[in-house]
Amino acid sequence: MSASEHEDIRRIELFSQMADDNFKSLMRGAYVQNFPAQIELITEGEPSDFLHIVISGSVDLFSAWNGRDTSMATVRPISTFILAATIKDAPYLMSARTLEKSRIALIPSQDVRAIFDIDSNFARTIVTELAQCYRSAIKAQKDLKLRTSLERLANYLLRHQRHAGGGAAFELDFEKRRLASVLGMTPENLSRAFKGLQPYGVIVRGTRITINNQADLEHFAKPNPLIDNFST
Amino acid sequence: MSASEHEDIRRIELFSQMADDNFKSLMRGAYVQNFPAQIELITEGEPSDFLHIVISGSVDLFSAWNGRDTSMATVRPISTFILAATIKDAPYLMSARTLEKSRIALIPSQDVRAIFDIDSNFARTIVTELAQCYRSAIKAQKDLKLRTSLERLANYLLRHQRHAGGGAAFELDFEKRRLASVLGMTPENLSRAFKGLQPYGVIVRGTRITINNQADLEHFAKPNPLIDNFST
DNA sequence: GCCTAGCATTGACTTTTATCAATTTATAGG
DNA sequence: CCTATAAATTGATAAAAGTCAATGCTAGGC
Repeated sequence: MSASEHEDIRRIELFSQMADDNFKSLMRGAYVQNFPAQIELITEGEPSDFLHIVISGSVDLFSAWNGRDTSMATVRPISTFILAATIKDAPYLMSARTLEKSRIALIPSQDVRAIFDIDSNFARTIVTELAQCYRSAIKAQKDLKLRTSLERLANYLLRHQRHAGGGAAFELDFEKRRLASVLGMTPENLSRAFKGLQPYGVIVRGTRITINNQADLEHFAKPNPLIDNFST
Repeated sequence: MSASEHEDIRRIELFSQMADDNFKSLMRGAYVQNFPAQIELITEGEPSDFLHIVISGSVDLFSAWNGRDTSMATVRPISTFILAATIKDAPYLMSARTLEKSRIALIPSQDVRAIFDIDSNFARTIVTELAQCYRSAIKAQKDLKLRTSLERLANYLLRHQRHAGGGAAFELDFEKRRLASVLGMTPENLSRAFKGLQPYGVIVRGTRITINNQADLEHFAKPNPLIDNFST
C-alpha cells in the first residue's frame, strides 16, 4: 500500500480519530489488492474475516434469495463496508462484487476488534458509523414501505441531483438495470417509471437526466429529510 | 423506580457490562412513567432527548409519509429503543406509541452519551447492540425486496412459531391489522394471504395459528438464516 | 467502421397488491 | 348480557408491478 493510500484511509471518518500507533498497527496487518470488474469479493453467509475498504473503483452490495437477487447499496471510494459483520464476528448478510476495476484494502476483522477494545476514540467513531448505517437502513425501509416505485424514483432523482451539484441536468452514476434493482423494481418498470415522470418535467436521454420543472417534481416526490437526507 | 426495576434494567444486555457507578449515575437522571394505551411517546423528526426503555407493556415504532403510515417494529420488555438517535444526537426517524398500558423508563440522551465516553465496556455493548440493530434492518430490507407478501407472511409465521416454542399451534402476538402493516401489506391482503397459505397446512382461527404441515410450509417459505434469524 | 453482445425500451399480458364497500365477527363498556 | 365500536373478512374492481417476447440502441472489440 502506498503512503498516499495510507493517508487517504487515515482521512476516512472511521479512522480519523484513533491513536497513530493503533492506526499503524491496523495497517500493518492490512493488504491491498486490485480486482477486475465483476469479481465477487465476498459471498453472503461466509464468516467476516476482513473489513473491506474501497480505495478506487466501486463495489455493489447485493443479496440473493430463492433465485432472485437485489442490489442493496453501492460503495464508492473511500469508504468501508461490512463493518457490522466485522464487529459482531457474524456472517456477511450481503455479497459484494466489483462494478469496475477496483482497488480494495482488506483489514483482518480480528485486528479491528482488537484495536476497538483498546482505542476508545476508535470505538467512539465505530459507534457513530454504525448508528449512521442503521439510520440509513431504516430510511431505506421507509422508502420501500411508504412509497410506490414511481415515488422512489422521483425522490432518488432529487437526491442524486443534489449530490451531483444541484443543476437541472446531471448524469446517472450507474446502469439503469442496477438502479432498478436498488430501487426495488424491474428494469422494465424503471423504464416506464421514467416515462411516468415526464409529466413532471423529467427528461431522460441515455444516462443524462434533465429536470425541467423542479417545483413540479418536488411537489410530486414530496422529499422528506427523515427518508431522503442521508447525512443525518 | 423500584429496586427490582433497577435490577431488571441492569440485566438488559446494553447495561449489563458497565461499571456500577456509571449505571447508578445513569439511573439517577432517569425517570419512569406509566402511560395508557395508544399514547404517542415520541414523534419522528423531534430531537432525541431520551433513551427509552420499555419496562412493561409494549410499544409500536411506526413512521408516516404523505398520509400513509407503516409499523416498523414492536418493542417488548425489557428493551430499549431509539438508541441510534440518542447516540448520534439526531432526530428520531420513527414515532413510538404505546400499544397497551405501559411502563417506560426515560434516560436523558446526554447522560447516555456522557457515560458512553467514560465507560468503555458500555461503549462496547452499545456497538454490539447497534451492529445488531443494523443487521436486523438489513434483514428486514431483504425480506421486503426479495419476497412477495405471501412469502413474507409464511416466513413470519415460521419465525413466530419458533419464538413461541416450536409447537404446531401458537398465538399471534398482535392484531392482524398491525401484522399487516409490519409485513408491508394491507389488512385485506393479509386476510387473503392467510387463505393463500391454507394449501400449505396453515389454519387460522382468530389469533390462533396451527401449522398442520410443517414440511410443506417450510418448503414454500424457504426460510433463510440470513433473513429470518434475528439473533445473528 | 462494422459487428456483436448486452442493455434498454416497448407492447401484450399476468400476477400481485391496493382500494372501496359491504358484511360478519370479535371485543370492551355499561 | 347487551350494545356500540372496532377489527376482520369477503367480493368486486382498479392500480401497481412483474413477466415474456420482440425490437431498438449503444459501446467495446476487431
